[in-house]
Amino acid sequence: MLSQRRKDMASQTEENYLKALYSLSVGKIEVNISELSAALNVSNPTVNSMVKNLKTKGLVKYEKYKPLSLTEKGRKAAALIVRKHRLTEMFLVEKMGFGWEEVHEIAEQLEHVSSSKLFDRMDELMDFPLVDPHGSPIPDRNGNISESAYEPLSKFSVGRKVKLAALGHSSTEFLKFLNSRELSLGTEIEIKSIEPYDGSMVLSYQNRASETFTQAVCESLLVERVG
Amino acid sequence: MLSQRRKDMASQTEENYLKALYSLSVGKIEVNISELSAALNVSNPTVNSMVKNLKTKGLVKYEKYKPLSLTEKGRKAAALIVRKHRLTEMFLVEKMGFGWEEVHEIAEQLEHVSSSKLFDRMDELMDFPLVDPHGSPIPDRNGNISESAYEPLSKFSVGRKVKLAALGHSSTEFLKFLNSRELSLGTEIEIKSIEPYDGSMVLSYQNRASETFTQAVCESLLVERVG
DNA sequence: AAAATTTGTTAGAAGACTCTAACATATTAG
DNA sequence: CTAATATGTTAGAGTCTTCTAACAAATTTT
Repeated sequence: MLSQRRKDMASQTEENYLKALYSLSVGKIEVNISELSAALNVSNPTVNSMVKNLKTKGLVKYEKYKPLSLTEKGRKAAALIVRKHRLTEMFLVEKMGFGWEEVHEIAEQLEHVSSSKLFDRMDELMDFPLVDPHGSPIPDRNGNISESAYEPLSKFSVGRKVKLAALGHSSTEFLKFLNSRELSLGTEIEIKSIEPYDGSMVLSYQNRASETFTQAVCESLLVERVG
Repeated sequence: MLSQRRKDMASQTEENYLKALYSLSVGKIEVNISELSAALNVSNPTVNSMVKNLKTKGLVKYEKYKPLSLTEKGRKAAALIVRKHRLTEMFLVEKMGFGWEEVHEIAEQLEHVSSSKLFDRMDELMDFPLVDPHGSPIPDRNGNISESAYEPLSKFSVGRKVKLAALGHSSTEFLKFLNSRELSLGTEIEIKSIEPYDGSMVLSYQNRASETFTQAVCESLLVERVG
């Protein structure tokens, strides 16, 4: 028997649009068609027609030539997909021994599994983690999320001691780069100096007395103050 | 970024056709178009065109108006999907606390995840199980499977002591029925009597001194001799 | 063997998701 | 403010998977 989705459910494709829209909406309300096509690697007309479709399903707000945004229903649907994604990532790392740089691709596929029981069970087995392996918060069963108040390392000054709490993005390349510098979540860091010319920072942490990171990298290292 | 399958890989739909064909091929070589449409709950013309497609991909052998069969390539591809399915079922039961009647639906979706690393990791964490929660053998990484030599309980005579080793099929209803009779894999069973009229059997096992099962049920209980 | 039934095939169409080409509107630069 | 650029829309088409209706071949029944 070919297992087919219940027709009141979003297709995998629709779920991917919602999720992308949700990510792009962080920190702002409205999103361009073009931003969405870039994020999904799909043409503008394709997004245009999908957006019309999602509008008829009450998942997005949209008027011709205007930017779009998620409705409350769409926001919740997206948050629940993100929940599945992040619980999966955490489960793969915590319970199955994967590295934080390996889990995104797998979670991209697993997040579309419909059984919420599977994900609630992961949640339970991990004792209800608050964040995923990259420090991003995990939405609860109702799609509510606690926005983290972490700040980019680049905002701090010399002498400041901080703890790495989350990442601004988690591309495989970035994660491998952090692995190569032995930098992981929870690591305490001290800012030794800042190069005024390009904003790069010299940091000290654990076994590493003096590691230099570009400003771009430091903007993606989200930290909290220590001491 | 919309995650798309590599184009040399079978689509989820194609995978479902291969898997169905594989299941229907157990104990015989050739399969009818109609059997396949019934198994997949899809019309004959749909199967017909998909079979042509799978033929061009070298996965099935087929001539107009003749029955079909898997090529070696198709057989292996199918076995690897079955591997993913059965490892997932076992993992859900062994490592995540699901009941054997809950795991089929979830595994139907998970089996299409492309990462073989995920499934090899499950395999490792379970210490390489040979069978799934319903006693069906798990194909190895090369798609090879050890055909089980278990026989249906219905073939044995009064007085015989056997051990429940596997199930002929594992529909949710059947599994719930077995749960209600406290019958699980590994249980030792003695045949107390057989009703000549309808072939139903009275069995004794564990706490149950005398439970009656229809012939149909006994044909789906695969056992090995004990003592 | 002819008739009835079952099984398989072809043709044509529809829905979901995608594209390119061409056109329309909005925004930015001069 | 007009021109240039960026962004958004429409039209038309293609692939994948599915369907129904109509027909063809094979099998079974009588």
